Amino acid sequence: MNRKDNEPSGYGLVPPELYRLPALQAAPLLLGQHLVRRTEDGEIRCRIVETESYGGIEDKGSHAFGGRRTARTDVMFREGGTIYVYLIYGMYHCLNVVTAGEGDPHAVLIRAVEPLTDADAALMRVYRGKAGRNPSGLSGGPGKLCRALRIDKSLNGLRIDSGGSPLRLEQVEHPKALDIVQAPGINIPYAGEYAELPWRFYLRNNPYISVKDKLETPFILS
DNA sequence: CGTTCGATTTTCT
DNA sequence: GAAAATCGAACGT
Repeated sequence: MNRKDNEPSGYGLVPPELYRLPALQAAPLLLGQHLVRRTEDGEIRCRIVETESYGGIEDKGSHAFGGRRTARTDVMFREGGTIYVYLIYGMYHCLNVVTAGEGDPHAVLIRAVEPLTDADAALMRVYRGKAGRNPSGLSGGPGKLCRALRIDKSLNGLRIDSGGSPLRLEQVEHPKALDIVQAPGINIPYAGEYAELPWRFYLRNNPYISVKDKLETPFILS
């Protein structure tokens, strides 16, 4: 809840061009944007503070590596702006935003978010239960944030760039004003040489980041 | 503080 | 049948 650091530049949907970019370019641009989740209990607004890029058929860490198109990965091949949700380790969901063009599978994994207001945090704690006491326990991790926002496969394939969607993105902050760190990805050792590439991005010193890099390399948006 | 390990089920080989 | 873009409890130091 560091609103003073970055005054809103005006509410509105994210510029559609962003969803057409390769995931590696889109991932840092999604930082600071607002993820808005609507359920029967109300609307939760939170700020994206960590993302990770999975881009193209040459990325060994990607589910769509080598062009693998299956029932699960099919949504990755759709047009940018599509929501990709999958189940991992039998019990957690992960949320991705598909980017790039149709037939070119790119996705940005949303790894951490922070609630905007105390009211947002309160409802997230209800969804999250006991473990969501401290910031990183509430929504600092892809599985955690999906629980805190009640995100499951029912959202898979929906669009994140429409105002009427139960899950949407809004452009609020100017990404250039953010202090962004670039770091290697997490838990993808099978990706070989790709595992060490800095395809993860997060906001420096943000309390919702659970895994920090030793060398917090600054990433400057051009 | 740190590391290790079990949970649980979809997906693909 | 094995692995998986994870988490949290249970240990050990």
